[in-house]
This record gives sequence, structure tokens and C-alpha cells, in this order.
Amino acid sequence: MTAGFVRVALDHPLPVLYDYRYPASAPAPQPGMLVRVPFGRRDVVGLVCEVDSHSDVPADKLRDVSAVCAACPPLSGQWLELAAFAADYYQRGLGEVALPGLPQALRDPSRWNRLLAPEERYRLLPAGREALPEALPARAQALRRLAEALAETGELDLADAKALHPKAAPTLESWREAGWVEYERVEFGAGPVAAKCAGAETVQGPTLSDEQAAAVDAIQAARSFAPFLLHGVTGSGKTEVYLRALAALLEREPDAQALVLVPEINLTPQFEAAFRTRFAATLADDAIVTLHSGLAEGERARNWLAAHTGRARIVLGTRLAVLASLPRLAMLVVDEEHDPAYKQQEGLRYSARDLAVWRAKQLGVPVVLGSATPSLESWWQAEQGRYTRLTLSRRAIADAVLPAIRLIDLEEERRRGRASFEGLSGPLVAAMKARLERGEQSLVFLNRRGYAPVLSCDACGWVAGCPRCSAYVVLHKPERALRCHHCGWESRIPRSCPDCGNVDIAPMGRGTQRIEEALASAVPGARVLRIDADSTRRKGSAQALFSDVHAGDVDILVGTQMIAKGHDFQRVSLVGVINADNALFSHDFRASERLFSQLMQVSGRAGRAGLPGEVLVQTRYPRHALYHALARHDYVGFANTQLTERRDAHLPPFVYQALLRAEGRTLEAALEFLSQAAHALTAIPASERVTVYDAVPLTIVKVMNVHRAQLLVESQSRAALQATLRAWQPALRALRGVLRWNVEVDPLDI
DNA sequence: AGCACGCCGACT
DNA sequence: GTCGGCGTGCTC
Repeated sequence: MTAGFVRVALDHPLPVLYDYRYPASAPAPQPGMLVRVPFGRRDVVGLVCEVDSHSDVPADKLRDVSAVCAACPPLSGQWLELAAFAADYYQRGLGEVALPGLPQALRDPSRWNRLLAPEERYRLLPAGREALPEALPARAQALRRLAEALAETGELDLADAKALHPKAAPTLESWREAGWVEYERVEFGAGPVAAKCAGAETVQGPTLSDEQAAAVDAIQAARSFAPFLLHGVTGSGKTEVYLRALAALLEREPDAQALVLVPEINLTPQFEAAFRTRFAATLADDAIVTLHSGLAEGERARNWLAAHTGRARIVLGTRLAVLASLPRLAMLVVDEEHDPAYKQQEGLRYSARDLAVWRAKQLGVPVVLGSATPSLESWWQAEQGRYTRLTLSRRAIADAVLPAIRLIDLEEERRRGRASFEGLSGPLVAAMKARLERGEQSLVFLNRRGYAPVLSCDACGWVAGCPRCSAYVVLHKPERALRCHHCGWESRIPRSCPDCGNVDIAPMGRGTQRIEEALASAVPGARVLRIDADSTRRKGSAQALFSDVHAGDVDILVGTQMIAKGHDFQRVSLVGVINADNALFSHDFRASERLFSQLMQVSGRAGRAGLPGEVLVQTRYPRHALYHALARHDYVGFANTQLTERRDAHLPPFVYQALLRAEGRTLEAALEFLSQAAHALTAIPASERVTVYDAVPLTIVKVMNVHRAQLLVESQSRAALQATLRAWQPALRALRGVLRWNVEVDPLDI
């Protein structure tokens, strides 16, 4: 009686696999299968990475696998490779990548049976069709419903049957013995891929522009790894290009799968609707699934499994979907590829866009990165010819042109003594009134939520701060609260200054709530709606608010970047930008890139359906180069200037960076840890080609009473940086201390 | 990460 | 006298 051994990845910070024994009598687990194993004093789910006939672990330490999830088809070698790559690149253990990459429900063995249940069906036989209606007593209603359901399509799923009649199982069994029905059992995932929907009309879609047609041709001609940068101005019909390229793929390869990523959950419903409409005739309903964190665990698991078994042909999701198992993946699309939301900001800090490109390369398939303002990383790849650039320079709808962008010089407004109201300049108010009269919509963009970012005392200079963070608290007027945007701490608004008792404490600066309030009096009669993280806190409420805008129940929409992304507002002809200037002089070298793309994106909401669009940007620096480029819709000029600056300053994408972050009870402890870490680095040979900077406190040093500091390392060689980080890891673990730390590769915020 | 074990301050 | 603080160490 020999036993075999498996090496299992567990969601656990040590980068090692754990060996377990499995009894020879049981069916052998295979790599890629999930198992339940005892670990310490609890049971956890792990992923089998290797199966072996021997183990180097002493026999007294080895324990047995307690259950194998055999009903779930194993994850493919290619998926394991993806997880291994991500673990290595982002400096984590394999288990820390692989297991959080699976839906939570699959990591709960008690749900395996239900999720992976075989399909059990009864099919009506001719004898049954004849005998059944008469054989049932007239008053046996539940039995009759069962028979009717069976007669309707000729077959009945056991689960559905049980819902119709509590004793369906024994009843159907007795019917089978009578020769009326036959029983069929299909193991999970083994069923045939659903056929197309019958009778659905083929949707053709609009006529393509020459540029769109050329882009589609290029993508569908690709038969190997081919990264495309689809640079299309807002409203140029990038989505249509994705749809056509996908349609061509699905027609050519009858069981191919595609992955489409969007930056945020709010954008999935409109994409899903567009995909369902377009593919109604080609794909079954369940061949299009979404994957994002807004789904209930059960649904997420079912959708994930649909992708894993190949039944889902198009998977539409947010960044976490990039880790979906897609055995026949043949094309990837990353919409708005520049969006920072693709970078995970906790745990495994991966870039979904970069992993999408890696997957495309691994599989030798095309990947389309779409954006009106590509990230400088991707733009640089295209400049070097590594990515194929596809350009859509005009709006797709006939008569729709790019909006006119006008800068409103706030200094000049003030000098000339022109009226402004609560941060809304005269020209902006006048323009909104004109839209209201014409029955068109206006959109006001301000990237700051709350009422006012600061509450301060005129007399003594006191400023309301968070007791747990080194940050000011934001005044939220509707909730009548001061709220910390870093830790969520809340308190009532004080009536007077807690330091000096002065009652003249005043909100400084403006957030979306304050603008919302100001708009009500500045534009009388306008129906104003605010959309930001506060007004959309409840699940699904963002969707409801957006549909109010689409339905025309709103005249002025005010909000944060949430309203800037992707939405196709038909009646918006004016976009106002309230206060964007602070990003111009930020210490963050990516601030201008982000500002430019945000402003381009929000500007793109104006005039999409053929109404002449206008964008008014209020600024105190109307001569700033960024605004000049913006007013000319000149992404290319902006990008090339930025790239030159980045090259001169030795910044990404010309160098590769990583951060070591430390969190401790005191700042000194965090800094001390980092300096020891920096010292340990010098012992690593590969670090010769790596620059190590001084440890510095984070801008917001304290969050939730934890002090944070970081150390930047960078190199012109990605390989040298990777080799250094890999060798650094054990040294960091050896540095003890009561403190948490993590490494972030390719950080966005420094 | 959990979850133990282990040794020092304020309480039923 | 214990309950419980979090420092230290281990998990196949």
C-alpha cells in the first residue's frame, strides 16, 4: 500500500509549497486541482501544484489530504504558469496569487457539492408522453405541474423538478421504472457547450469608418501574439472595434474565448448590454458572463466556473477577471488601458493590464489596449514599435465632432470684477443656463467629494484633523459629519473651535456637495444630481443614478471622476471643470498624466450624439502647457513632451521601480527597518545596477495610528531589478521587528 | 496570515 | 489568585 504525495500552494505568506500524503486507494489528485488539507490547527483549501511519488519532508510531519475537489476540472498548466509568473514578478508566494485569484466560494469545501453538482435530467419517452396525462389523478396538482414541465421541452432538470414538487426525485424515479422517462447524468463541466440562441436576429451594428475598419482588419488578421494600442479619441467607436474583432474571432474559431476588461464595475452593465445585443444571434445567453467584485459569491463562482469549463465565450470583467481560468482564451481586450484602477492597491499589487499582455504573449494571441489617452508606458511601447498603433482620430457618429475646449482665466475674471458664485464663474453659470433653456444637460466635474476639504478656525488657525491619521477631515454636510477619507473616522461638526472657543469656524475649499448646493441657487430651476462615492454607497445605486441621467430626469450632473469614465450621455453638451489646478504642481510625477487623461475623458462626455459640445475649464493658469494641449485635443503632443521629460529625469517608463513599504507603531521603527533593509540590499550582487533611495515617510505618514514609510529602488534593467528583489526577499524576512512590510513592483503612486 | 505558546499588569 | 496584553514561532 504505497501512498503518493502532492505539493500544495496555500494562501500563506511563505513562498513554499507544502507536501501532503494521499492514500493510494483514492483517485490520484492532479496538478491544478483543489484540495482540502489540515494546516496547523485548521483546515484550508490549497491548490495542487505537483504530484510526486516521494517527499523530502520527514514522515512524522506529513499529514493527509482530507478531501480532493475532483468534480472541478483541474486548472490548466498555463493557468498555473500565469500564477507562477505573477507570484515571481510581484514578489509573492504562489499560493498568495493562486488562491485569492479563485472565487471565494470555491475556497469553501462545503460549497463544492452544490457548485459542482452534476446535471441530472429526465427526458420524456414516447410511452410517457402518451400515458402520463391520464395516469395522474386529476387533483394531484404538483404532479401535474411536473408532467407539464416535462412535456413542454421534453426534458426536465432534477433541480428544477425539485423546485416544482418536493417529492420530485422519487416520483421521477417511479416514472422511469414505468418506462415513461429516461434518466441522464452529466458530470460537472462535461456537458456540451450551449448552442446559439434560435431565432434571434443578427445585429449588424453601425457602418464602420475607414479607420475603424482598418483597425478591425489588423486585429482579426493576427494569428500570434500581437499587442495593439487602439488610440481612439472619445466617442470614436472603440467599443465597436472590439465588438467586430470579437465577432470575427468567434465566427472563425467556434469555441474560442475572449476576455474583455473594463476599469470599473459601473461600466460593466453598459458593456454587457452592448455585448448581449450584438451577440444575441451567435451566442447562447450563458456564453457571456461578467466577473467583478460586485457579484454575489455564488454568482461569481458560477461565472468563474463557466469560464473555466469553456462554456462562457466572452468574459467581461474588472481587473480581478484577468486571473480567470480561460482554457481556450484567444483574444484579450483592455478598455481604457491607462486607467489606474487596473493596478491593484492591496495584497498582490498586480497590474491587470500588464498581466493581460503577458497572457496574450503566453498564448500567442492578440491583445487590444484601448484608450483616448494611453498610459505613457503603452505609448512608449508603441513608439518603439513593440505595440502596433491603431488610430481612430474622428468621432464615429455623423456630425459629432470633438467638443470645443475653452479655458476660463479665474485671475482675469477676478481682475475684471466679474461675478462668480461659490467657485462657479460667470461664463460657466451662463453656459449652464443656456443648456437648461435648450433642454440639454450639463456635467460639472470636480475631483473632490464631500462639502469642503477643510474646516478651520479664523481666529486661532485650528484645522479639523483626524485623531488616527495625519490628515484633515472632510466636512460632509448632508450627513452633518466630519469624515476622514483615509480611515473612515467620523464625528459631529463642532459648533465652535475646540481650541479657542471661537464660533466663526468656516469650511474652506469646495467639494462636490458644496458645488451641488451652489448650483441649486446659481441655476434656478435646474434639477441637479450628484454622483460620487458618497451618493452611490449602496449597491446598485450608481446604476440607478446613471439611468436617471440617461432618462433625461437631470439637468446638471455634478460629480467626481466617477462621471468622467466611459458613459455615453446622449444629451450632455456642456462640461464644466471646477478646480483642477492643484495637480499641476504636484510632487507626484504622474499627476499631470493623470490630470490630462481625466480632463480628456470628462471632456469626451460632451457632444457625443451630435449636439455641439463645449468644455469650460476654470483655471488660474490658462497658459500652462497641459491646458494648451488639452484645448487642442493634442494627446500626441502632450505624450511626447511628457516622454521627453521622463527620459531626461530618468523616470518610468525609462526606468523600472519598486517600493518597499513599512508600517510600524512609530515612524522611527518604520524608518529603521527600511534603513536596515537598504543595508541588506548592498550585499546582493545584482543590486549594482539598482539605485536605492533614502527611506522617507509617506505623504500621509499616519493612517489608523500606523506610521508608514517607504524606500524606492529603481533600475534601468527590469531583469536586474527583479533579480535584486528576489534575493532581497529572504533578507527582509530575516529582519525581525514588530512591523508589517510589503514590496510593490511598478508602483503608480510614489 | 492565523493561531498557538509564553511571560508580566489590573481585576471578577 | 486569574484574565489578557501582544512578542515569538510554527504551520507539510
